[in-house]
Amino acid sequence: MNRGEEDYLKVLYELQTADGKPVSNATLALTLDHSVQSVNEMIKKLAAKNFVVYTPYLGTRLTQSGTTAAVSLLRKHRLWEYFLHEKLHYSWEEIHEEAELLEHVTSTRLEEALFDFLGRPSYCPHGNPIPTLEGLMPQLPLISLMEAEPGNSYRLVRVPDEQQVLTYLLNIGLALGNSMQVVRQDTVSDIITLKLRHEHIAIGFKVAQLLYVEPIPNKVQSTHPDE
Amino acid sequence: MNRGEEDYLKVLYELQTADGKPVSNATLALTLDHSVQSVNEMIKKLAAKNFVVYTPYLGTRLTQSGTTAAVSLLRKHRLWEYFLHEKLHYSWEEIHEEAELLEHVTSTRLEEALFDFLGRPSYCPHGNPIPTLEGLMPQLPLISLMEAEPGNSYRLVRVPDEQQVLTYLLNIGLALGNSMQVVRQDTVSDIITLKLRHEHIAIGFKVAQLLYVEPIPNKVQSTHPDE
DNA sequence: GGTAATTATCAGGTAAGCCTTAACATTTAT
DNA sequence: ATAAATGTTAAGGCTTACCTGATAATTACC
Repeated sequence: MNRGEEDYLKVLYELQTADGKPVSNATLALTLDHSVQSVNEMIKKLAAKNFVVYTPYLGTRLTQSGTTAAVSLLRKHRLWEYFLHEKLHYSWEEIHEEAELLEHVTSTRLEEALFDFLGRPSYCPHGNPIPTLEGLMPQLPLISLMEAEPGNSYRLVRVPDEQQVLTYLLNIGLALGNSMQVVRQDTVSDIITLKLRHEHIAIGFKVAQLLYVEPIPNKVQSTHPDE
Repeated sequence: MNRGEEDYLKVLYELQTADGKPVSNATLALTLDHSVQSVNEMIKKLAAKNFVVYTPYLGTRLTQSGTTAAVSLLRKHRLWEYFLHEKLHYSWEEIHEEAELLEHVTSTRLEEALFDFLGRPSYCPHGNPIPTLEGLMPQLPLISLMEAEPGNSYRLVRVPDEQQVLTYLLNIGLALGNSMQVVRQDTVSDIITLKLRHEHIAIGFKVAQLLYVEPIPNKVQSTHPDE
């Protein structure tokens, strides 16, 4: 498998777990920024190799083997992110791009050795779970910030691995591991107000949906940089 | 620059520093296991990009910019080898192949961070010097095992980064850092006899040429596994 | 149930990086 | 000085992964 094919599998995995439905060539083309024709060709190649099942006018879904490959990539990606952040002191927003390259040249041997070296971590620096070697993806019952109740306190434990959002969070001073209190949720302006380090900050619903938190005892307000 | 071009530069660098002369397309083709025609095309591409100067019937030599690129790759390669060996406990013979892949996806940023993380090492696990960030290649006045004098003792400090040789050394029980005494050099059978851990072992001239040693006080016979 | 919108596919094209075959140029060695 | 050896290059082909434009199949909706 090469870079191109691997990218298809990764995108398929993300889109598929996002809404469970088969992915259309059009969606794939849009996500990968390729023409539909290219997608069509590549999907057929992947289908021939048994990584996906493609049904015209319905969409593509990963087979068992395709899912395994995608999860393996995700695992390698997150292990490298962990390495870059924890060992090389890369910042949060820098790690994604490097990991994107490294994951494609990582053998199973290397993956395992890295995993051990890093102390068998369960979560990448963004708080996303690292799949097990067997390909199982641990799922924590996390609460989206959208579901958090005003008055209660939470710790930010998971953010999406997207450059744009990460930079935004950095700018407003919100970091993984930070504790905050939800002040109010305003459904008119679509804004959630948080109290972070004794200051009020506002977060739009669009971003809030992507942030996951865990509840913490009500009085704790301090910040745990977690680094 | 991509994988293919980078491999050309690396091979050019190795061949060129081996004997200082411009490299013929035929030699390159042999080394890279490509056709001469492919080499011809690629060399022209590299010349157009100013990485090499190519003179028909004379050969190719790296320009300043080509040399810089090649040395940078060598540096990345050796840093990864160091990482794999020291941190992930890969064995001697395993590291080359993985490093070969990793070096091509290593940014300057990553290279520097890795260098610091590893404690700014000067030598890769095979004993080969790691070039500086500025592209300088430290040169130690090492003695080839061929030049070692019978009766004297030496420590093995440098071996070539070649799978075949490494496996051979492993088989005969000779490891980097080992101390040994040169017993005799037989120019009829082209064999050097060493005393290693109280046992005599024989090494052909062909391999002996590739091994570098440093002299140690005469009575020391113990082995320093160095790992 | 027919038409519009969506989705898929056919035909043909490009660039990179490899290939073979065969002709041609230059160097070298006798 | 010339033949043999060596090196170069032109011509044409292949595969991969991308592209555009045009056409066909399917689905959605009024």
